[in-house]
Amino acid sequence: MDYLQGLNPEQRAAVEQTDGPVMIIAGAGSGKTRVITYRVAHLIRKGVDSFNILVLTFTNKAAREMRERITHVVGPEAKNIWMGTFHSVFAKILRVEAEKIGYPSNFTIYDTDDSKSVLRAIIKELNLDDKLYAVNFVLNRISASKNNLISFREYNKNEQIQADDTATGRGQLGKIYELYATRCFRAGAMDFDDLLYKTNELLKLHPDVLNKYQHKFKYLMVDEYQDTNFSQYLIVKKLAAVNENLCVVGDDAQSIYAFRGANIQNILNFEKDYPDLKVFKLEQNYRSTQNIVNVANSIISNNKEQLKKNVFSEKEAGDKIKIMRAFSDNEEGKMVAESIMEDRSRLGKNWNNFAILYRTNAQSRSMEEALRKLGIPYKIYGGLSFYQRKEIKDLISYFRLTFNPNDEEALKRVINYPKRGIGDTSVDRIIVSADAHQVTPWEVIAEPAKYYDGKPPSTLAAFATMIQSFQVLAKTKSAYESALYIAQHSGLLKDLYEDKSVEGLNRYENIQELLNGIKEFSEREDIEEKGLDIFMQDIALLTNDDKDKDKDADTVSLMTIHSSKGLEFSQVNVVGLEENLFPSQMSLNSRSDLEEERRLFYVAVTRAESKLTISYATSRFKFGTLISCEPSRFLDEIDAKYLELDYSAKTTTSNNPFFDDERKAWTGGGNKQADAFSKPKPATSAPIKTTSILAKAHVVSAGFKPSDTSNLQVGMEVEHERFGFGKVLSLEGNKPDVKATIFFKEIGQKQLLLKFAKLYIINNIN
DNA sequence: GTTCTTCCGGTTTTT
DNA sequence: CCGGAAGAAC
Repeated sequence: MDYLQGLNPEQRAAVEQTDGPVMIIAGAGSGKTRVITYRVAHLIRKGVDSFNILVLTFTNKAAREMRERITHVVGPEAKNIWMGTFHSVFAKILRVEAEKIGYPSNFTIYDTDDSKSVLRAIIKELNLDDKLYAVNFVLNRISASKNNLISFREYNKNEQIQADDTATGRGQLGKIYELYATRCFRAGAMDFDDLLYKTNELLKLHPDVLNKYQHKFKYLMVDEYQDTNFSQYLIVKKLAAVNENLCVVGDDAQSIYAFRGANIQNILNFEKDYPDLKVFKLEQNYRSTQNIVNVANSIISNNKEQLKKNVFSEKEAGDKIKIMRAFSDNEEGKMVAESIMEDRSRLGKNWNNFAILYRTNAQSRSMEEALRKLGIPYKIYGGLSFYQRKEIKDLISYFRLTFNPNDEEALKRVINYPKRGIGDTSVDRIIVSADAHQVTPWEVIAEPAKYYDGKPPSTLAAFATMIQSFQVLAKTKSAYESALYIAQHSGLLKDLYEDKSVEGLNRYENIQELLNGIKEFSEREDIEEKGLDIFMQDIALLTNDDKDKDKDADTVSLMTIHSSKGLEFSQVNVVGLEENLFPSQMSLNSRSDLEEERRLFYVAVTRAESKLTISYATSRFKFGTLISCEPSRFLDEIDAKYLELDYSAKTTTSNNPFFDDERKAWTGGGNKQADAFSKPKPATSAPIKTTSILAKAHVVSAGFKPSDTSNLQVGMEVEHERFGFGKVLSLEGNKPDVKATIFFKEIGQKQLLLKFAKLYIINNIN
């Protein structure tokens, strides 16, 4: 039990409390992973059968790393532990039990793109306004319902929900939900939320199944418990109900997935569910300097909702936190890249000691460019996953169709790619026929004589024969042989090969890479079954870094803050600390959303071990237009005694032809950057009433009424009900159809037809 | 049915 | 700025 020696008393107590309900509140950098690792090792050393342990993690990567570390302590025994993400573990169980709830065991997992595509089709069929029923909104709504275990039947029965939907003019949401659910079911497909929802259904409807897994998983551990949703909470609760050997680990201050349905109450209320619960708090941060920990604490103290804890560091005070201001996003990239360059040679560090963290993936571009210019090696994590690329999804769709021909999304994707003369009209007729006969589109294609209304085109039979030949082949051949055959005989490989453009070449290479991956899988010796169906089983659950080989490469890491959770770096740059970016514009409506953003900032800051640099730009490109930016409110919240301001960048000469001057006009005369992050203060006696910069939508000035715009001229300043204040850049077109190009302060350039636009003319420059 | 053009709208964050 | 969708032309 030598491994217990390296733990502090609290950590050790948590490790040794193996039985009964346990909650470990683990502050950032407090050795959480160590504790989980050793706790599992300790269970095994105490004689618990490794087959009886289930560990649920948040990412595949976390599971993999933990298994490695446990292997170091207990040896090959570690192989037998059930360890993985909620989604992958329960997908595995669902494949075994699928028939019990009416699914085939080779059900498809729809990714978000598939889900959206299904919804788009439904919204179109129902002839609904796709603005009111925006796909993202609808999907979120359905997702939230599933995560709270509300079926479409309950959704439609619930008076409160129906009243809410009707009130916002979205009375058809329930209908969409119903069609979506039935259509996925018909296609033998589950979306991400279904993997949890259907697990709940399975455990509820089949007590024998529940009983089986309750006795299998005698010990349960859940990492990142603060990020679980109701659906996940209930699965855990049910599985643990017999033995109650449940240990959850988390940090309420690092809950950053509420947008995905995570319920921070799960951790805050844990005590109510298990009154004899043992709680351990890990408060000593072993990762960061005191300055960094203090800054993190001062940030999080602005949140109301939190468990009490006192995170502290006994390391040296360390450098102060540097704040850098740039006048543009490109300048910000340059400053960050140069400071990394300098620190590296000054401190003799490797590139992989550095990380750049941002709020949105789009911010990576300016960072990349700057790093490239200086020849700094870097690697971007996240972003568009390999498996989301068009060509990869195309080929995988053929695979999906081979094992589950009812997979409608896969069918629609490849039925006419490469071109084989089955166009939209044919596909529409197939779907109409399928609906009319209550069969799936595939059944129509496979037996057109029976179901197709009218004379089926000969191309259909050829397609059906092709897919059937894939099915026959895949039954006997290895994953690689099948995959290669399908890639060739579907015509996909040839189609890509013939495209000699740069992107075409790239796509071809990506296909080769996928095939290589499958080849490696086929040659693995540690698994019995090597069919393509097995390879396919959890491919929808893989993300980019799950297939990364050269993770040890010496490069600077670029990633979103979300994907940085759980990682640590010696030197960290957090970039883009601007209002409407961080905190995100979407978060400004409610206190709880804003608090989540603040926790996100807390996560970002606590990634740093010894040096933390925070930066913001005063202007930035968004959708190709330059917009002006305010420093983030979060900067104001940090106690200034921990900060060091670096405003060495050239002053704020933006590239915008007129914005800087205008800002002064709008704010009633430029206040001279007096304090650290001076925001243009709303003018008190300025000629124009300014809107709150922090408000999401433009707040109209009192007594707003549109002016007669027939004499509108270039250069005039105007106010628009939704777009706010702007300046007329140009006018074109003739009398009733005059179109004005206006630069709006908050949203950038916009073209408006004067006969529709309601504009108030603020000043007439003539 | 295919291909070319234009227009629109979108950015949180991820399993 | 970029990609997808819708519409027009072939």
